[in-house]
Amino acid sequence: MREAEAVCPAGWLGVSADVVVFSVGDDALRVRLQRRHRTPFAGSLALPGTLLRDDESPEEGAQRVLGGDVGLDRVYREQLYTFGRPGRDPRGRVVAVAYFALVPASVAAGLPDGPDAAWHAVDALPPLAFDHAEMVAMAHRRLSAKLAYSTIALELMPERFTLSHLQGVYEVIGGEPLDKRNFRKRIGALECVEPTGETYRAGNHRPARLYRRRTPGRVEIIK
Amino acid sequence: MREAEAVCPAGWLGVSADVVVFSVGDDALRVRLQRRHRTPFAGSLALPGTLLRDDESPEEGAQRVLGGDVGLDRVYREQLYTFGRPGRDPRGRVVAVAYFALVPASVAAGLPDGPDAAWHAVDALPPLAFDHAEMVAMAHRRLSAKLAYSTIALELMPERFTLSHLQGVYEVIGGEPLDKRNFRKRIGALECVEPTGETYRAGNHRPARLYRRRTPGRVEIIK
DNA sequence: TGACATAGTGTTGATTCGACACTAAGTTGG
DNA sequence: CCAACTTAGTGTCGAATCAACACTATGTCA
Repeated sequence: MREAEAVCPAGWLGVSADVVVFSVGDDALRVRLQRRHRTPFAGSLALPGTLLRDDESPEEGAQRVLGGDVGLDRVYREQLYTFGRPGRDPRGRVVAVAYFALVPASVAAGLPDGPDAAWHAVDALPPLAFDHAEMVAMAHRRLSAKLAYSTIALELMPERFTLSHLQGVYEVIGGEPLDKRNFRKRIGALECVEPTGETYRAGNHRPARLYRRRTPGRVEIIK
Repeated sequence: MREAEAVCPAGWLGVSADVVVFSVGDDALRVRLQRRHRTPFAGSLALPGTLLRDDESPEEGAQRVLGGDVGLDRVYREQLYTFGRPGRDPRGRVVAVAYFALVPASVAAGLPDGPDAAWHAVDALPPLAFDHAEMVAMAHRRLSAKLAYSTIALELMPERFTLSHLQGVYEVIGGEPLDKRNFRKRIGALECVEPTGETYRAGNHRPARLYRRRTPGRVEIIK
């Protein structure tokens, strides 16, 4: 346990909360990564994460990580999986409770790319520290699966959005194009969005109607 | 951390693996519970579980718990959720990685009810220690949901079984009766079972054909 | 040999799903 | 001002799936 103590000072458990923070932008599903400065994996990219404090639940730890990364208060978050293979952290024993979070594009824009933290397209990730690549892959699968049976995609949308924009989010996550008419039929049947009456103008073409969520903050399981 | 050290001796992490072990028998979904002898919750029933050893993954811990409860080697097992609310263990800080496992009725019969461990119908559980009732409830929901989109129910079946038996398992977990013809159509379409050619005689009525899994040990995601 | 109990088997109507193409409305540039 | 451009928005039809439903088959047992 000599090495483990380097990450396990008094008052801390060897349990971390790591968060796969997703957003959609530039026609890609993107994940927030931080540059590590300390060993191990110094210089590598890693998920935002923290060791749990004494008297802090994994949920709270995840929320603290999100809060630390500029006001990511109030974003969708759910537990993903717990990774506890001995040796996953070269320093010693750390069990990681992984979460994933969804950030609307409007909020993501407030988190600019910098030397220490930036958005990276999930389809073209560099090697990540620890087993974080596995976490990202699992989060991506889970998110993709949930598109089919929940309204979770709305958590990635700004307050007002067009149906084309929403369809783009589905396509980027699922990785395949969708039929426009079938998509709109499906969303309409869910009764999860409603038109605001406003329109959105962009480019030399017909403006699109803007929609908003009917029950903000509520992810419904459907069918 | 004074109190926590009671459960966190050197060489151990304050992380446990707790397993919701399900089987189906007597027309009920049943869970394996152990009688606690030590404080806290002395005298209460609890899920089988253990603190992780140093250099042991949560998966290995869960498997060790299963192995300790008579030869529950080779049963289906998956990670359920991680419970880490501070205070969930009155002794101190323990983060519990919960699993659920499925035991075929034939194997479950080899684990008799005794003073220290017994099967209990999930529909009529006594109060459980810690947050174990929550774990059982979540495992039940997850199992029930998975019936619809996977072949997981086969993990609860003995090597050979009748379709009526299989239907009973679906009904007991889902909590509602199913139509016999639709059920058999659905199972047939999955191509996950095949007749053995044998029959099963029980009672004064027509014998039933016995089936076996086509790909033992493989849980398929369907549709 | 007749009563009994569970095994086993198809059809039909309703619903859902997937494929598919054109018109609408605003912008822009000549 | 009008023609070209670009994305928005809309409906039908055939296929597949799903849910409801009842009778015959085959063994045991008295």
